[in-house]
Amino acid sequence: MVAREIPHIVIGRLPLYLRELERMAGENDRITTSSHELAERLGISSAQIRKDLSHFGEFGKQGTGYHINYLIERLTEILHLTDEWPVALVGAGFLGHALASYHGFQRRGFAISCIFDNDPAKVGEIIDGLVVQDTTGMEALIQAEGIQIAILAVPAGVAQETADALVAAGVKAILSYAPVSLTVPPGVYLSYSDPVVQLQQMTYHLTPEGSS
Amino acid sequence: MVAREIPHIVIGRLPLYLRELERMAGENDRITTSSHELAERLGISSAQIRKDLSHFGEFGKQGTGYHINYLIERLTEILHLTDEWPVALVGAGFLGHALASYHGFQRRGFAISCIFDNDPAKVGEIIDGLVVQDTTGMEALIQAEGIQIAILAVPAGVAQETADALVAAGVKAILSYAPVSLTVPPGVYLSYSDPVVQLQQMTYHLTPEGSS
DNA sequence: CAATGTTCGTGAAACTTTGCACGAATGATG
DNA sequence: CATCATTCGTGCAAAGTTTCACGAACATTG
Repeated sequence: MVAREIPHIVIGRLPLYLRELERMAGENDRITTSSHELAERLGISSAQIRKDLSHFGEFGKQGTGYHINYLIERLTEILHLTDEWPVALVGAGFLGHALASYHGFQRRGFAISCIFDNDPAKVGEIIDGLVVQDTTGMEALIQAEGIQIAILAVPAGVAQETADALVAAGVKAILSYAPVSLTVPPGVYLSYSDPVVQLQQMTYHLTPEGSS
Repeated sequence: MVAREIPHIVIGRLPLYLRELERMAGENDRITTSSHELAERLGISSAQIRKDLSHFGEFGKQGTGYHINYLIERLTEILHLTDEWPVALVGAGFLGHALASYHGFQRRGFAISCIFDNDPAKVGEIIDGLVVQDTTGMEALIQAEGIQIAILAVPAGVAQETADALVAAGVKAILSYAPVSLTVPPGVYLSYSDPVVQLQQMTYHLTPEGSS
């Protein structure tokens, strides 16, 4: 079945499937896997995996399961990861440095291709082979390069205006590390990462007690 | 209504409400807000906010809305954020440095109280006033201090074994930046952050085109 | 080559989550 | 102090998501 409008929550799990499959592919002598094994390793139900994948086609074989490399290829296509995406990184503070130096992007479909900061002390600095550029030329450069993805690693106070500038430059997907809710026009995709929010979700379940 | 077993998805939104309320509290002359305003700023529906909050009590007043500071206090209690939580940080690479240097934890209920790494070159280094300790003594120290929360910023290859050690030391909540699925026993809470997974969720909606 | 075991894909059922819409409480206005 | 506007809390309906369970396909075994 190949109907339209796949549930967003399904899309959200595909990268996890892909990640685990790539891990499997790196293990010895692995050719196939099953929805059960994948489910076990991801901590979800096998039916969910089968149903999720069934939105896009029939990738498995009864009695055998899924061919790991074949499924990796299909997921790579579905998620539009066949070519490497250039990514603009905005903010060259500690977090920006960590992201720019992280070598896990390349292998999984992304490459940070430019870094911006508005602090003159940081402009000109070289991080992992890239020169930090001034924010002034950001819009023009992103537009010229046709960059569609940006990572926002700026302080909360300037996050919205920076996001606005990115959108104006043609960016269609933003991953924001700023601890603040942003507004973007329809057609622009937004994802957040705030460690404190994640910790606060967990403390609900914890009981503060016995410290020194 | 104060029934038991609040849906997990509801808990997940409370920190976002809290974050936005604290932002409002910092704005001039703000005393009250409404579910509509909060919803508008967070990009969700006002009914959802009212229903979420109603799981815990009646915090609003018809005609007026919610008293900002009062609601902040209630949410702070609900999420067990009245006292500061000590957090163990494992991994002193680029990301570990960024997290250790991030001053946004303290104000929102957390304090990184120790840093560990197994690399002799990093042990002894001082990051933001804390000495990086060898992983050897990690379990004993975490147990002695009664630390319940850890942030995992180690390579994927050692993430599971590190998580196991943390759990053995009594840690009950782990925020993992390692790009790999982890297994923890029941009663231990786990949250992930993998930028690549988030980017891959967005590229599904994008069309690769026009680059230089 | 029949019997047994494995595993997929999927319709239907069960469950969860969201949104609607309304009564009731409160505040503002003239 | 009556009218009007605002906003909460909530029962119910709608929408979305997960799980169950089964037929069919294939692999394995003796």
